[in-house]
Amino acid sequence: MEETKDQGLKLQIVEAAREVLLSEGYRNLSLRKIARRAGVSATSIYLHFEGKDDLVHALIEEAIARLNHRLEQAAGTTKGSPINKIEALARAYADFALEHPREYQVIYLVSSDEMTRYPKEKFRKARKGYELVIDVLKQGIQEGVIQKTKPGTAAYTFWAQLHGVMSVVLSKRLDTRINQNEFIEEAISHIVSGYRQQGSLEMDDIKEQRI
Amino acid sequence: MEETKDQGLKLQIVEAAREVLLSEGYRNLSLRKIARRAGVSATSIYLHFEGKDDLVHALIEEAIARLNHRLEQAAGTTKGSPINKIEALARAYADFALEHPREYQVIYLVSSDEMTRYPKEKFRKARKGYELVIDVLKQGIQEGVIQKTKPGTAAYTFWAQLHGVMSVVLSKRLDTRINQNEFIEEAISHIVSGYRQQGSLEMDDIKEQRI
DNA sequence: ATTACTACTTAACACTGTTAACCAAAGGAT
DNA sequence: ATCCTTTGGTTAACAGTGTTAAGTAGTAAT
Repeated sequence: MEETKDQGLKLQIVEAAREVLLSEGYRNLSLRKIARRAGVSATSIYLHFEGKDDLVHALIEEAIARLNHRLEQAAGTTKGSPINKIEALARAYADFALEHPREYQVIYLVSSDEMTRYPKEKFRKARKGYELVIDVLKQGIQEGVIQKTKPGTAAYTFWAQLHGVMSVVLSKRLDTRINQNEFIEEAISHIVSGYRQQGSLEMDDIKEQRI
Repeated sequence: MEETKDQGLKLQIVEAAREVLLSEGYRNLSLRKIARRAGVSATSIYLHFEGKDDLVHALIEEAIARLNHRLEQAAGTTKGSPINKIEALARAYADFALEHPREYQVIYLVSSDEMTRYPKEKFRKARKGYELVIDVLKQGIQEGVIQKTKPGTAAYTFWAQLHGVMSVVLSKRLDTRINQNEFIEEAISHIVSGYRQQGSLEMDDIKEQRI
């Protein structure tokens, strides 16, 4: 019953929790199930977490970290115009959501379910992806290819729009007549296009990389 | 215990359900609580609904209807350029979400919680707002002020982006340094700007109507 | 008058998050 | 060597959940 006893049960528990989440979905994520998988009693969870919400917050934190890692990777490998970079970030985001839907959805769980507010200190730690976009935006503004707006606010709207798009994709609310990948690509194109400085056309971004 | 016995309990139950939802939030929406408020036994709900999910679907349907009503209203009263109309729709959407956050959030519940799939026939009935945008987009394309894209897909991305924006606002994930209304206004501006035909500037839309 | 149906109820099941009470092992102090 | 306290876990129990099965009044039909 001991697979990962690093610094105690805590990690083992959140690992078990993630396993249950991925295999059974958030709806069937129960403390007893997690405990069983971790080879421990259900109430033991309360020795390491304040309650279920707290444990879920740990899951969220983890998921955000993974997403951010993915984004940093994309930002690092992409060279060229800020427009290109921002598109790469958007695609990385979309890909993560598509490949790990349940992990992605747990990130935005805090809102729809009225969970205990996600502690803002954890929030701060998780702002890496946000800052990535800010940097790219600043550079783009400097180069004159991106509209002159507050990068802080604009970065937020950027992620928010993307989230909305992936949210309707994952909830399968898309009209069956609409192709999913085409939809995502067009959404990304629109979002990026919304930040582009009017009149500064570049001919390498209306194309489709993904079919 | 009989306040609205129109065609039986069904309406009375969903009404009670909406009351509980609005006053206590989705998380505390339980069948027994609903039943108590409706002055009826908990199991009676199963005479009119397949289960809790089905009842929630009715709530969703209702919420969508209200939102659509609001959108139709906005579309009707706004005259002028398609750009103006599309902005008006966006604002109406945002206002609804701000004024009725719990009702709004229930609409997008289907995804985050892994609920029984929202039946697609109900879905079709609820597409009024979607079609409103399609019409405006078509007209805008014709007038040459909106990018030439498939209106069907574009309409979806439009709503998706808006949803994302309101989703992060309602989940209070916004950075405290960022003003909420300013954020919404800028997001709308970006979204609309993403559909605008490059080079066709109109000088009445970067302004702030809301402070 | 008896049957059948309708609209509802009560009882019960298996499960949930959470709290209280308990317990065994491990040191430390005397 | 014995007592005390702490640490890290346990089992038992509570109130509440969605859901199913069985039962029961009231009404309509024959």
